[in-house]
Amino acid sequence: MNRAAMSRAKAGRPRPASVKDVASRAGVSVGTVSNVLNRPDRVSEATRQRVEQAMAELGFIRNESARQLRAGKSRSLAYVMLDASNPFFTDVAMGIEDAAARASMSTFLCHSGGDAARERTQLQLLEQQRVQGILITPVDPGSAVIDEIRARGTHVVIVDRTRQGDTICSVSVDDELGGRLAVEHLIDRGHRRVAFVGGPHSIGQVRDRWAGASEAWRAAGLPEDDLVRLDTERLSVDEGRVAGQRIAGLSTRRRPTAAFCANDLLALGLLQQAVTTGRRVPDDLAIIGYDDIEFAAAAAVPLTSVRQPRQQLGETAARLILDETDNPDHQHESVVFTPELVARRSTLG
Amino acid sequence: MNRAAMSRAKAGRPRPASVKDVASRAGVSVGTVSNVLNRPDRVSEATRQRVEQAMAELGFIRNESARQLRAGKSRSLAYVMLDASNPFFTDVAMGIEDAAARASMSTFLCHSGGDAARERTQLQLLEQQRVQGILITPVDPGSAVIDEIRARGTHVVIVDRTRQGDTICSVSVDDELGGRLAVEHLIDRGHRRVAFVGGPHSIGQVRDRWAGASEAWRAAGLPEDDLVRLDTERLSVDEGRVAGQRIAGLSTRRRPTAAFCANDLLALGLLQQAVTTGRRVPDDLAIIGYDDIEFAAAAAVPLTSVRQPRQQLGETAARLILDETDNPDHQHESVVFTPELVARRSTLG
DNA sequence: TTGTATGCGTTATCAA
DNA sequence: TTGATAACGCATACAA
Repeated sequence: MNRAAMSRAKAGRPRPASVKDVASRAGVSVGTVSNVLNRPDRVSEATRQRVEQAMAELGFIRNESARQLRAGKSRSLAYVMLDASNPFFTDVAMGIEDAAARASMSTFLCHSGGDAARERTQLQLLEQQRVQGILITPVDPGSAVIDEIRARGTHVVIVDRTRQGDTICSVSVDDELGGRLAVEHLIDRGHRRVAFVGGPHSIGQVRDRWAGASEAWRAAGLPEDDLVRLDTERLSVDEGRVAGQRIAGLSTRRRPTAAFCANDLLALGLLQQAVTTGRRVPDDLAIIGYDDIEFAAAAAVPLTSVRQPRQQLGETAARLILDETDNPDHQHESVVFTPELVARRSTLG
Repeated sequence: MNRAAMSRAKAGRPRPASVKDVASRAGVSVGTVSNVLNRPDRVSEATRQRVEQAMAELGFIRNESARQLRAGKSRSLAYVMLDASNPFFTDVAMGIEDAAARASMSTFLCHSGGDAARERTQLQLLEQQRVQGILITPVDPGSAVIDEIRARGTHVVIVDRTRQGDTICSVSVDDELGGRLAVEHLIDRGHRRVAFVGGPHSIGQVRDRWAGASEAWRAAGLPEDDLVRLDTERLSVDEGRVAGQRIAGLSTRRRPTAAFCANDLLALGLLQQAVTTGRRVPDDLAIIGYDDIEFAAAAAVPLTSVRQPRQQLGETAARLILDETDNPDHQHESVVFTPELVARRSTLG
């Protein structure tokens, strides 16, 4: 029983074939095997075939750790998602993965679940992996951890969030514009008393959408008090239901005729609460969401929503980080996409 | 200008500090630094502190590739998702990640999107990373690639699918039972003409749910023709809408009073199509889905669905693969969970 | 308690 | 065209 077989019997896991094994089987040196892998042109046809045959027979698989150790850097990116259960982020992730794959980079997907401690752990792991770059939708875009990582040499691009200054690449969507579009649409449809449902306002997104909303409201010359801010604890379906109850509890005089929700999850919760308590959407309450996730269009009353170019967001983020790693003259860029209103029955009737 | 600074100026990326750098800064040998990291008890308090200080000052981050190369194996798992846009799979993924993190393993998330070629690429990448184990919801559970990977020494656990024989670990849910539960529920509610919406039937899941459905139908002594099979191209919201149109197009005599959909996406699409064309759910058409994703409960008419223990599925899969890697006496196990009917308004009225 | 030396698998340099 | 060898960063066996 040879050494490999012994270790197999003991550990139950055969030691994978290395270039050395391939070399000895093909009767060549390791350098030649490496050349077959990396510069096949430098190798004669005959030896190349022998080496390739040996690789096939042994089931040779390149050891990425060793390559990476030797190269001093990896060939992989990572995306740290804020919330994997929100289809918005999975779409962004797919955009990133596609673009990375085209550049023959592999992508690690992680998610923080909005938990700063977990985020830190994930980032630490990724740094240990020496990933080329980290794409992240951070719990707190201002966090110092991000700068520390960059100071240690790992490139970072912020996704769907922004940061003051031009010291870091980011891709985001103009949330103020999105908020404006939503509220202008409601005003156009004749609504003069509107609720803004969203929170916590510590989230930049929520703040910006609210800012856009109130700006549109002011610009239309409507009384400030008639744009009612309903704060939520999270951007979830549950909280949307709660908001629905709160709206229902308002006196007829104070009750809004339309609600603009800071994301689609809230809107779906609100929609459900409204419909199941017998209110008609949009006649009794018009609803507009944000993100235009697939389920927005799939709702019983298809949801008007503000669409963000999700896939494109991901692709651009990947492009930016690849430029940052490859291009010595890289300039940091903050790409801001333009959202688009998708009007459906929940506001059109 | 020293070497590190030069490379920094040229590449824009500082070379990360290594154990050697830490050692020289702390005035000790690399062995001691390594001991501080791995067996701190063997090191005197004073030197330990000096080393730790040096690490902090240099921003030392362990190089996982080097550790892995040395150790001969990695400390990471991977889950290859079939469809990242289906909340069911993201929930499974979170279960896996949690369990892995508890065992201080990191998890790579990938997704094949149902594309066999892409799946192969992902698996190749993961093999190159020498991950300890691969959890996968395969495009084709019978595929030989899986066996090849295992033959080369990487452990594999199949998630939410099964395979003949006991040669591989798997976790799944009893889909036949799920199908039975759904149809029994509809029969209990008085339905005597029911549609089964799902496809393609090349998916084991779909087959099993259909099998359970027809078994329940037969067991109730109902005429075979009155359980109508409506095949779909995919398990998507779109296809659910199409199915809705097909149901609406049937003559009153042949039209089912209830539909059992092979997953919630189909059910949501069907629900929407029904509601927007003025049919009442469940009075005109009762609907039951499968998976009980969050959006099932959030639908305008909350959806009755067959719930699968998603998180638990993931946790168990992680447990199995950890056992397979750690325990020399590991026995392959096929864990089958029991689904549960969650009755809501879409069938109760 | 600490230091020295070796090897993991790969790639690149240099010599043959 | 091919072969021998050093180096990447870390962990360990062994020596001091």
